[in-house]
Amino acid sequence: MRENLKRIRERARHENADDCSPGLNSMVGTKLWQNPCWLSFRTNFIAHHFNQPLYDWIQRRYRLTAPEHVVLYALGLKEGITADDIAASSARPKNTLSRAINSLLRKKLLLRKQDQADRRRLSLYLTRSGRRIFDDTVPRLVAQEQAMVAALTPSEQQVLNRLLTKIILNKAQWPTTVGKEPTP
Amino acid sequence: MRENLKRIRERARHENADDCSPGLNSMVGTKLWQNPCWLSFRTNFIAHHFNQPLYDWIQRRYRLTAPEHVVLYALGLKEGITADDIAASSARPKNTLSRAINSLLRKKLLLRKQDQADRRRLSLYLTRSGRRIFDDTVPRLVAQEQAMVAALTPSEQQVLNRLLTKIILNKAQWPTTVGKEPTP
DNA sequence: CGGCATTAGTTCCAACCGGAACTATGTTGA
DNA sequence: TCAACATAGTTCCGGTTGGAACTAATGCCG
Repeated sequence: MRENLKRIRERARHENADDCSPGLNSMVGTKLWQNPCWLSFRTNFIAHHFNQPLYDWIQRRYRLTAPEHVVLYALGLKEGITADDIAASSARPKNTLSRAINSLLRKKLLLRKQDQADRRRLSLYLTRSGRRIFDDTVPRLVAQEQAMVAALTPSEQQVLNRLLTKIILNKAQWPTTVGKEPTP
Repeated sequence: MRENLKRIRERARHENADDCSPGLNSMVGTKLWQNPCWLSFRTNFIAHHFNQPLYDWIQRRYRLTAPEHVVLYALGLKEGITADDIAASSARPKNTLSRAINSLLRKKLLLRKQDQADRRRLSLYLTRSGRRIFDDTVPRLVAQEQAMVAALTPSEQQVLNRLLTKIILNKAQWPTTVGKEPTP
């Protein structure tokens, strides 16, 4: 409760040595202000601090692994998609998703139907209980995210959304390999 | 080279079914436009597509694992920090960083010095060859990031930077657990 | 048609990861 | 002064991961 002065100073030495907010380790300040890769640090940091507590909670509450939740969430947004669609829109390789899908099938949270036009494709659908979990989680996730963007006004949030979207829509122009000199 | 019509239509069916840009799988469109968690999708997507090619390249070029590069990069920005500082500012748990640090020590890319004031702390420093790798990688990483934000004007980039920073500086107010009802 | 290239999804397996427990050092407060 | 607690870093070890190779179905083009 009551912290003595020495302790406070000690903490300050590590958390607040540079010019950064209370509760942040000073290295965070360095990565914010002395870092030429400003975007990648910020997106990684925010994404991680969203994902970490989220997947902990999903694991405790529903006994679902992170990739399992990725699949469930994608299907909650749009049914009838395939494993490849999920892979293209998420950060997981397709073998990891294959395992997650098969695990969810065993748990009866998913259904799978072969596409008649292309029998390689297996379209995925949520079962009633799969849908129930999705419906139950979404408000929590939204609340979590809302709490994280609370520092911004609604119009700032709109601007942020628009700028990030613009970057993603330009994905076709992104380089796919690092370190290649641009061909002259 | 020349794609026939059927192929193009087929691809369009999967990549462009919704209202999204060419080269993007339609599920990306869904996650952009039909997704109540707009921020977490966008930050995760951008962070992943930055990290993935980057760590592939680091691995091929320098035989460093991702956590090893995290350590090296942090020290490139600020020497004399400890493993805990890196943990607080990165997405890795401290045992993973401990291993990475010990591996970098064996490779003679790091030095470690015990803090005399608090002998639990081990301050870290780059060796000359560690510094050389950092100096060599930074321009590539910056170029990679620049290519990804190229869709934005310089002033849009400034705004984006400012808004993301504002979110991170508010970290003290973020919830640390999901699913807790706010106490009334 | 029929072979070569491509694509959706699965399997294999060595390496890696990270939660939990542990060691060593430092701090607090009675 | 010292028992209890806190903190920096390491170790242990079982489960997960993801690159690479594989199978099956399709598309391409002579």
